[in-house]
Amino acid sequence: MTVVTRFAPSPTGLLHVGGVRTALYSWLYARRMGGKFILRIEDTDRERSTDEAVRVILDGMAWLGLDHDEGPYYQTQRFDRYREVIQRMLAEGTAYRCYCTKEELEQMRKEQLERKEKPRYTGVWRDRTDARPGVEPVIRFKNPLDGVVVVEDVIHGPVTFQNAELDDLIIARSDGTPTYNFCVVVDDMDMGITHVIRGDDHLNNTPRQMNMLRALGATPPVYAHVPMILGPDGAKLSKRHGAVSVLQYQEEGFLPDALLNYLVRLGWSHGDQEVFTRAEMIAAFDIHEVNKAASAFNPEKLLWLNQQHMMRASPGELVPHLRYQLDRLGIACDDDKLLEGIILAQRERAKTMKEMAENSRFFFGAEIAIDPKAAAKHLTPETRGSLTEARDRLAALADWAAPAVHDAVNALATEKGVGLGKIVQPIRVAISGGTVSPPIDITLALLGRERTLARIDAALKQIAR
RNA sequence: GCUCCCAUCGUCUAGAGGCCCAGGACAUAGCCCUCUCAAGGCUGUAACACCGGUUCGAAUCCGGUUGGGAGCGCCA
Repeated sequence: MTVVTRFAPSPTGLLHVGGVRTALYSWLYARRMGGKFILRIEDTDRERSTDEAVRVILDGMAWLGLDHDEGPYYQTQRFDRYREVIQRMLAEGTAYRCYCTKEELEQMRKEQLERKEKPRYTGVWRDRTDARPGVEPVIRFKNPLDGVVVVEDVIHGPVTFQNAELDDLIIARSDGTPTYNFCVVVDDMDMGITHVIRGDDHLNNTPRQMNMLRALGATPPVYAHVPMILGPDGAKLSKRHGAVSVLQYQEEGFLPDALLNYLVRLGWSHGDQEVFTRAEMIAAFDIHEVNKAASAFNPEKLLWLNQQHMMRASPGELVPHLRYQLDRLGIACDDDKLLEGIILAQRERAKTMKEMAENSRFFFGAEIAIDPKAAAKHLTPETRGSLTEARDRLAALADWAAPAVHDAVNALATEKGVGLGKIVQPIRVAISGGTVSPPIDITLALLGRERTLARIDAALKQIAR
């Protein structure tokens, strides 16, 4: 039997890292097993579903490279099918009409709560066949009254529920539209889902879904309920930290592989390995090894991993990412070779591609703004002499490349009997505007002769004033 | 309230009865390297929630306590 998994988000909120991780686990398992991965949008709640949320799901999955083999399916396009199944269940007696009003149900709940009971539908219409004029009925599933249903969960092991704890849930509203738990059941059945991998907030829904599946003559799939992701403070994930749209991670300069790598390690491990390529993840991941406990989202480790991926990727792979970030800063550059050089020079001093772009602004444009504090320290009458000398030696270089620059500044420092820093820092401030940059030889090589000399001249002029 | 789930360093985790006075990673502190900042290397601080059992022996098995979480909608 080939494995079929699915990711079934509802577009009522923006796709965040919690959703992405369950998507990742489903995707990884399908890829690992050579199976199929289906994307399904659970948009039956038309009130709260938004086009924006659907867009984030589609764009986010595409950005992450979590490609689906089927879909996206939309539940709102399958209403005819749901109606058909409901008619069948009514005919077979596994579902029935309930004419209770919302007010009556509300009252029932209130009284049960007062008696410190678990609020649930008592089943008053379960065996009635009459109707109540003036009330549009809902359709309820006829859940077994006794016995148990055991969820053989891949992550949690067997979890037993008493049928007596379960009430008859509504599968169609009084306006005829089907509800979530029912649609999931029909879809999972119709789409041949073999493994349902989802958040463990759904564990409590599972026995009902299994009962419905069995009532329809289907065999329940294998379930894997993965733990939730908490915020850095250990509390529920909120907008404050990780519960932002996945696309925001793109804007912040994270690499898709790094985010995926971070997420796969949250709740799962493979020996002492921390850094995984996509291929390594697919080869090593096993849903059976996922932990049971919730885990807190740690932005610092994500940052570290992102840099690890930046340092391990080939520069060419990162060019589009750097270009995207430069674009956002209003800098256009079509020189791939230059961008690759910048990536090589900058990647061990930036945690994100956004940070890399920001740190690299001085490579572009004619003029730069010099940080007053840096100038006060390094562009002074005292450094003026050596800076002038350095300028002249650089100007005289026949070959404008890192080794030549390196030799020139080293020679000057040796001759003057000073540390290299004394020569290099003024140059660095002059050409970058600040005290921090990649090694000076590499930086100047990338910057080019014209810009370097022009900026040093400008700095010298500033000292003169 | 009821039902279900969960519990190792601050965080992510290793650990499936002796290999553990608990290992790795992030973070953090110190040192080294060094033209700045990083990256890198080395060293350190730091955890089995608690109480009972079972056993020659428990982080590992069992029970309870405590603490977290989820569900209990004509939401998904």
